[in-house]
Amino acid sequence: MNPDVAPLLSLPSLRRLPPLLRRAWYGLNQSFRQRIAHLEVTPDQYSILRWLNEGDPLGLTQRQLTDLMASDPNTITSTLSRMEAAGLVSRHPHETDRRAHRVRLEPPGEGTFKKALKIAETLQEQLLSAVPEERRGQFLGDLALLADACTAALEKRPVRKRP
Amino acid sequence: MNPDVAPLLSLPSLRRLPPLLRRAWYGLNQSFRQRIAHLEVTPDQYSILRWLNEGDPLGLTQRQLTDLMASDPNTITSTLSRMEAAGLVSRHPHETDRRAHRVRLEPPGEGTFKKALKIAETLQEQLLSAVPEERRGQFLGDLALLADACTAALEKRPVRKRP
DNA sequence: TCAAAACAATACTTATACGTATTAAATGAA
DNA sequence: TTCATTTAATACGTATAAGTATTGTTTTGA
Repeated sequence: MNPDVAPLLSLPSLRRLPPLLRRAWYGLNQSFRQRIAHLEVTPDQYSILRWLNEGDPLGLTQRQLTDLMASDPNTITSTLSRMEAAGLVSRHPHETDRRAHRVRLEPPGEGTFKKALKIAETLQEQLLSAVPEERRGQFLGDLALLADACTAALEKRPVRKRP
Repeated sequence: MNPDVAPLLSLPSLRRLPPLLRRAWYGLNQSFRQRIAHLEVTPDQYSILRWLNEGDPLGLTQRQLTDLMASDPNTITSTLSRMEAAGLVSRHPHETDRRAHRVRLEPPGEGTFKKALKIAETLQEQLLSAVPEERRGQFLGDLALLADACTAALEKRPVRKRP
């Protein structure tokens, strides 16, 4: 830690939820980005690969990916466009819903995913070891409770009236 | 939760650190954004206002803000430019280091901060109540341990010794 | 049955994240 | 002192976050 900011961090802010969550998430994300940079994917793209790998072999719709990623349809659309251009995934018409697309993992995406997965598992283990082993399960459980509360605090998608 | 994704969430991914942290942070950030939108500031801008309010009355340098925010010098520069244009903060030459700028809170920034602070406190209390009260302190402590580990996992920028 | 409402995806816009490179100033070692 | 190395801030480029608006499609409800 930079000694110039250490004195400021001894304030009660050390116990405040938002700075802690921010620091944990940004640190995790950035560490992972540095470790997978040579695979030419970003952390967000890896997350998409992971959900696709675990989900329906027929492929997930962009709406499902949006919800799984706790993200936004716009972001998913543009990220998928880059991933499609890179040959990691492909988009196909949905069998029953002509509004929707099915996104499928392509072989290069699967290869990249498998390499990144090992890196992700190693990093997660390393980071989680900071929490004493006997409290790790409880900690993840409480984090899940918090994540649910954070999701619930979001306003629902706004509704438009058509003229 | 979208019923289309609920089955996918019953996989072990529910216990995985990165999706949990992502969901918690994005949900918190987005909930806060919705609640302070009428104040015309973003969550990141509020964080800067908070650090400035708690820090040296002479003002913090952009480097200090960068470290406190666990962010990046480029991001801080452009965010501060917008905040300066909006009259929330001002930049002044540093007394001893002519490379550095001191960023100071301006009265409009202080006014906005005070209004947003109440909203932030209410939201934080609401979200934290999802964790049983007897475990809340332990949870925040473990989250701090994790945040430290995430910071430590970053490739380090060499740190200058104390002046 | 049919018009209103809801939904999936996307375009456009602004803000943030972060890598690389640059400039000016401060620092440290010879 | 000299000069290579760091450092603070910034410019520039790409990726992601999220709001608004639009188009086409599906579902709902009177």
